Amino acid sequence: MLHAAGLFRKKGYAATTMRDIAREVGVEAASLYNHISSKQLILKELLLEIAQLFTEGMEAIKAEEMPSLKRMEALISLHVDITVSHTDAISLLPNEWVHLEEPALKAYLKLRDAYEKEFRAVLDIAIKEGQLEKLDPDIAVFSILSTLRWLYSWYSKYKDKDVEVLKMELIQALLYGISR
Amino acid sequence: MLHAAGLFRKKGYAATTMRDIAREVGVEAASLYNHISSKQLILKELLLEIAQLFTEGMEAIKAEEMPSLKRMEALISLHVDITVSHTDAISLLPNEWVHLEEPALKAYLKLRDAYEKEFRAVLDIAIKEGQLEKLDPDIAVFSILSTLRWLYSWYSKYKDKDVEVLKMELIQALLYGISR
DNA sequence: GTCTATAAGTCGATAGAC
DNA sequence: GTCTATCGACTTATAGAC
Repeated sequence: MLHAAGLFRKKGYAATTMRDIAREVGVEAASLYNHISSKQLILKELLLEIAQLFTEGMEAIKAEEMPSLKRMEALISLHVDITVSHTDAISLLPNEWVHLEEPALKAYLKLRDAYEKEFRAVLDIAIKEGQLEKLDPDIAVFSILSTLRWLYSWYSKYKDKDVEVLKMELIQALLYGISR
Repeated sequence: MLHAAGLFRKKGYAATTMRDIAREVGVEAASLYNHISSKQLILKELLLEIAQLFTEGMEAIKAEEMPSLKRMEALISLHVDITVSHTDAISLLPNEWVHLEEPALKAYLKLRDAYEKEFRAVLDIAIKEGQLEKLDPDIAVFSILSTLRWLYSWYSKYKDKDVEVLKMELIQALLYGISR
């Protein structure tokens, strides 16, 4: 599973063969089918696990009482935590979900869209409360999510960076950089 | 070529077949080979054309005399212009370049790395001149480039947005949002 | 659990008629 | 230029021996 995530990241799902994965694991391709029933199922489990982590993280943050700006901080921390603990798998989110087949595709998109909607809601409240500069919320949410989505790529180059320092710097750059 | 770019964007290079492209164009797969010698060549031409546009844009901006902060603005405008005029092709830059074969791969990476280095140099000067908040330049360049890289995805949803307004908003969010 | 062998299908690309 | 037909390689996945 972890071997597959690394290969999917490097070459993409479509260009990664079961033989590639088998070579990485150190067995023949046929042997993989004793552990996983199909290549498609590997992709589904990787993507839905990450989507679940984000969904659960969002729910925990919503459940706790705190100012909306602190909530934004917690969301950034959530992205950093998942990126650090699941670097290869999270790299699949921006593009490889297109290779999901139904019904997994619908399930994934439902989780993703719900998450983005709730992320956007938190940001909207922070702007409305006057805690963030009055810039176009579309641009703000797009800019913040873009950076968080590409974090895995950046993190891979600076693996020795302290995670808590990274969180602080991102919070600074993405939030207080644009706070009044 | 434009048909191929759209399909590569939607399904990725590896999962797009010559038969897919032919269907889009309205001919049989074999007929494509009268116009292009291989699928790989389509990818190479799409990616290297975009890389060339960035390289030429950077050179034009470097040639002109202006403050480093104005230079950063010009770079953001360059990304917006190329994104608007080549939306499908630019979507291939973040991931699909991995499917380039040598020697095109080396040529592409050379252009990409040189561009990023020069982008970083402009930002470093702006920070050194005290025109930008003293945040980690690694984080700053990563955050700005992440947003600009994902612009194509965002732009596809807001195609009616005025390009000059979009440039202004991005400059505000990415630069003056973090200026002192 | 592992393996070899192979089925059944798809791929990029070519041959050759028109 | 277009097409039909097809080659040879490669794909996911299975059958069946150990």
